[in-house]
Amino acid sequence: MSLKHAALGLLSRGPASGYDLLQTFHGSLASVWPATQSQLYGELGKLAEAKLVEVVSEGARGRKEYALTPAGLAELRHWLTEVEPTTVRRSDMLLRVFFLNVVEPEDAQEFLRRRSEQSVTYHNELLSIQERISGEAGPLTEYGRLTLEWGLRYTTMQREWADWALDQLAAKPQTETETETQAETETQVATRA
Amino acid sequence: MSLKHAALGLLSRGPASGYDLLQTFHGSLASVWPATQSQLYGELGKLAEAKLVEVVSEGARGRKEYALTPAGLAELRHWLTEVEPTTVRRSDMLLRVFFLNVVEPEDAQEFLRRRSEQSVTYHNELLSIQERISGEAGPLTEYGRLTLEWGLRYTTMQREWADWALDQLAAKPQTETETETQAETETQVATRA
DNA sequence: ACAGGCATGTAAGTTGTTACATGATTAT
DNA sequence: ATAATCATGTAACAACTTACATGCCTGT
Repeated sequence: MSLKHAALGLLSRGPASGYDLLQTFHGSLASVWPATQSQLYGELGKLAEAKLVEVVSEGARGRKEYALTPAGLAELRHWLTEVEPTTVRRSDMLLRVFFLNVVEPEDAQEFLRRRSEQSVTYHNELLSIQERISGEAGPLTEYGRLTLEWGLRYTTMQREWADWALDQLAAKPQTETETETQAETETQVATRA
Repeated sequence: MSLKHAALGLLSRGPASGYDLLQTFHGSLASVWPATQSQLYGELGKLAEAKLVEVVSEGARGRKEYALTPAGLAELRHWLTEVEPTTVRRSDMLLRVFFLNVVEPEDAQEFLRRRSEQSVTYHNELLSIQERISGEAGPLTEYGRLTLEWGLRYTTMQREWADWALDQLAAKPQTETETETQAETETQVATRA
């Protein structure tokens, strides 16, 4: 249900068209709540029908400018303060870690090394974004800075974790690849169930 | 596409029924890649049709035991080593932070305080899980421990971030709520675009 | 007898992705 | 002219959620 609230949130900053909002979804919201064009136009239609937003003007090329209605603002505030954020987060990265015993130890190490490198890369990208917006003031970017800091801390954490995990693997190097012998694997599962 | 690989991964530990796998999805995989019963049975059907798994025995109450085929193991290894994990992660928590200027500063603070508390709670849950499995040996849980450590570091990071963010808000306490005056908000957006 | 756990399946609805399709306006 | 950008819409499909539906087996 959050694309809805992302759209309401962006419109709380002032009227905008679907096309305008899309730039933001591909820009500053890209790593928080990305959306496709197809999805957004559909959602704006539903929001208009529900009277949470309304078309305030129609411009060239069929451009429709939407604005938040009082009901929309109320819904946004309700969501912000009274609806608990989701806690569970799917991660296909961690899912892979779960099954890393299926591949050769060298491949597992390679996997973790790439996670470490990738975290550094992404961290640096965030740093350059931070540098770019450091000059811009304004209370609207105020809270945006908090999400950026979250990203910086997240990528740092992940790099440290990946490096730590590599150490762990190095500490016990003689664990041979599992599932080489299916029979043995089965009994191990039995004891865990 | 990852429910597929989660199922293949679990079956790499030995044959199991849909019901068996479901316990794991609700248990140790619950915070990494949860799945519902409905979804899982459907997926197992598809995997069987694609010859990545096969029914190896049928037991009481219509129980069907599935096992990984060689093709299934190959697909699992391919996914583990050659397919890049997804980097973007939707977070309705961070999405809320983005729009926190819409509510009163006290509500924003309350929001962050709850994130801090929740991180502590979840961290402690992970600690008790860690304590519970600390006795159990076996290379199968080896990599599972890495995901647990990730969770511990993640919850620590989030608590520290939330506390830091609260400090930031305290540092500049006189920022009044935005969107009180729509007109003003609009001009601010214009300068950002 | 009956409660609780075992075991599977289907249907309806929402959300999200990719691709197709169309056309207007602006700047070079 | 024509390329880039502006601007919206639709169709098909995949992934996920909630609810409905059924029935068997085991222990008390």
